[in-house]
Amino acid sequence: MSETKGSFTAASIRQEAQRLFAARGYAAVSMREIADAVGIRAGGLYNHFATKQDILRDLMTGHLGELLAAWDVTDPVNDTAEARLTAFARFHIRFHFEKPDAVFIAYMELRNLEPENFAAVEVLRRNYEGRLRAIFEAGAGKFCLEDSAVATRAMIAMLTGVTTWYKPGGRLSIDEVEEIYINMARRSVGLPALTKAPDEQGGTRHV
Amino acid sequence: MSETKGSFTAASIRQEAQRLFAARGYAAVSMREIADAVGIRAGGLYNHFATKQDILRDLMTGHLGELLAAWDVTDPVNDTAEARLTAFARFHIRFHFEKPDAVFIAYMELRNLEPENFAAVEVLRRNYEGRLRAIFEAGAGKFCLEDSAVATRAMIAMLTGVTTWYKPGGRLSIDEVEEIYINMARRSVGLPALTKAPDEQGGTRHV
DNA sequence: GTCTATATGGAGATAGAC
DNA sequence: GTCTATCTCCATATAGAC
Repeated sequence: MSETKGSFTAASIRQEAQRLFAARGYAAVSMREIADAVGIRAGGLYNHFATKQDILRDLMTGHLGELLAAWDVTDPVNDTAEARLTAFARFHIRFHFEKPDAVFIAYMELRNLEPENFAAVEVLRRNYEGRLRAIFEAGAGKFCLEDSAVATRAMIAMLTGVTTWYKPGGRLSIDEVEEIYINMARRSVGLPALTKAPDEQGGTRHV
Repeated sequence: MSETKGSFTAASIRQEAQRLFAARGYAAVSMREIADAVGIRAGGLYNHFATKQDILRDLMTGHLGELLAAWDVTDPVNDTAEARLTAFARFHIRFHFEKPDAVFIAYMELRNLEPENFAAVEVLRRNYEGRLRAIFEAGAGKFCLEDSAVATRAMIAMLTGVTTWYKPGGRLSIDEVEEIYINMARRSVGLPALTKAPDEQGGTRHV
């Protein structure tokens, strides 16, 4: 059966495949490795996913669907465009901190998707981009930018990049890194950095 | 012989491997495919590279070495930090437009490097990051940023991202995209967008 | 330096017992 | 739903003729 969605084993396959794909890449991970991690034999995987490709597609569409849904319930739609932009940047960074494996796969494994699956994933990815672009367009005149489509891609690339280097336990806390990225994102479209409450330390400074 | 550096065949292997690795990924490309693209049999590859891994290492260290060397002859070291930052952003974008395959491999195939090769590549990558960080630190007080190491990574991620979507022949020319990215990079660290000569069109505007 | 031929291993996927 | 066993194919890499 392809994708028996409810079962515990299917969830375990998703989890272990996600971990392995993120660590070493889809093409480099074998079905036997996934099965070993789950604790079954390779043949057993095929009770849940018809092909290895189906696992990848399931992970990517599932992740991007969750990302979109999570933003749509976070977006302060009745607030100012400036506030919505800040909320978007904060949401994007936090989501990426919380689900680094899913995020990594979503942008590293696009080329391993078969054409039909790639098209489906692209729709979701473009929808997410569209959410940010809509904020830029809703705030026309409030931002300083040359092109909303390019600014969208540039900003998402910048924010997503945090996953490639940040590891907990380093010099900076997650909250500190988040603040820095939000301020860079805001400044990149002409907004001032966020100001902090007077009793806090470590606000924006000139170096 | 591992890596007969001067031969025409070795150069052709590098070129075809780079194209194939960029398009479909190191793990998904076979030595037979590379050989076919070069016009020899698979066994003949081993006269030039001892292993498939050696081809990848050669491509990545070669690219990063070129990137560093090219920047070091471009850097206007005696100019202001602001001018050097703008020069860096422009250089980075142009280099990435000109060598998209090499760039793509350099940041997508890190996890397919064996530990020793990964370490060597990381040294080069960190050196390049260090060039930008040094500009931020040389211009202390002129930029508005919270942390030079984080700003370096965020800015490079933003600039590099252009390779993931830009295709010639679209709505915007390379020069237009370059200008937009440079302005976003400048604003992200507190600098004003570049002003254009009065007779030119399409300068920074508010949308 | 390239060829043909091959060694050796592992890949994705399937069949059928339980 | 998982198992064992296996099919078929292709991977990296090597040996030795030319």
